Amino acid sequence: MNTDPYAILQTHLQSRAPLTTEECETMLSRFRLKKVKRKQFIIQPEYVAKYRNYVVQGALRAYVTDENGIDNTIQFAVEDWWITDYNSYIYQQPATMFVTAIEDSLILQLDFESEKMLKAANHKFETIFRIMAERTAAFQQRRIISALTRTAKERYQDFADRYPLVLNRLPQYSLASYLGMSTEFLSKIRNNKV
Amino acid sequence: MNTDPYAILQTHLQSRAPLTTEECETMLSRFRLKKVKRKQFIIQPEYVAKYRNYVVQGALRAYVTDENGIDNTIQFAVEDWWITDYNSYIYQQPATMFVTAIEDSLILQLDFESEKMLKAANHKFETIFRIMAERTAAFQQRRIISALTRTAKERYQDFADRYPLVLNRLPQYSLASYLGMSTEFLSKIRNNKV
DNA sequence: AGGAAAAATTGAAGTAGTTCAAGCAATTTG
DNA sequence: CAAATTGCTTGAACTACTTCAATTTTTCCT
Repeated sequence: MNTDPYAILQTHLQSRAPLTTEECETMLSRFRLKKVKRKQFIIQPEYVAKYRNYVVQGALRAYVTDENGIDNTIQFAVEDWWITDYNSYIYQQPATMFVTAIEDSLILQLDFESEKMLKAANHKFETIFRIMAERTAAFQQRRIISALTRTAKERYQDFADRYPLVLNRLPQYSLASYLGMSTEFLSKIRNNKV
Repeated sequence: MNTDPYAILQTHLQSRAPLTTEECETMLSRFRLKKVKRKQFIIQPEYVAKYRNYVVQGALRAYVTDENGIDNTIQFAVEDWWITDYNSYIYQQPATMFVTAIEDSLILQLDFESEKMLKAANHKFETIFRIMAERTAAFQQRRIISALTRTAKERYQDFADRYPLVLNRLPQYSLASYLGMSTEFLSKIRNNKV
């Protein structure tokens, strides 16, 4: 099993559209490797999200802070997932989110200008980003349905069933806010106190 | 002002990527015009969503039904918007949603196989669908943030501010479920009984 | 390893929003 | 136009979940 970060990303990209060796080279050369320490921020409100981030190793979370200073987790990302402030990145406008590392992590960053260039240069690259966007949209639609139709307990159970291994890597308070409930209530669900 | 449905769609597509006359022709020829009567369904659970639908005239809504038989509105679409069961369409799997007309409507339908062919045939077409998917994802992320961080009253106010003209075209019960509250509670918000 | 900080747990009190039920208004359809 | 259906309103009772506060457990850091 290969542990070279670029080789891992290459496999990921190849699964979306088959690339020649040269194409792979072109694409991968635009990504830069970055180590992120636990609690370090890679995106902060008011700054434009310059990068789309592929997680090679580790775990990160994106959250917004409401007027009461409460964190609300919008997204998690572990190995083989992507994370950014999507609205900020796509439209290159100031972010509203924080993105921070839950664990020491290793990520591959693609900057917006390079992405733009890649999309324009090669139909296959465009296809890769199109597929990524479609899957993001489909995923989020499922999440919206879950938020609208399920109880707190059901939302937790669904998450636990779908991502059993991710579960124990996430601080409870961050999972609670991701699932739209308080950390106390999630604790009670987990310990059958409801 | 041109009222030819295909001309309207053409303007919409051109705003995403400039197309030659011939390219327009190729793309538009794949859409078929369909009239939908109020209350008529264009997508139903268990059947695969065969089409992506562009609204030329009218209004439609997508909803799921939970185990108690309650409607939960997932999406609205009026003029110049798109609607489908996104998960069903993208993955060509059985739908979980109903999509139905709120008003007598006129839509342009693109079937999945044609879309696939168009994406493969021309880089520009791929770009158009990539942009659509990106915007869908960005829109849905904003909606998730709103659901997690705002009160029922704030969610209603945000919607009313952003879509003042759409507001009076939607049945209240459907807007209530879109915003994640009961129709009674939305009624009270509107009449300042909270 | 040990002290400090962060996170999780628990119960009690509170509340944002739901459910129910009944009446009223508006719209649709024959 | 009348009758029926559908949608909206209102208040009262309820509940799923939050907030608060105190304690315990776990993790972090040198």
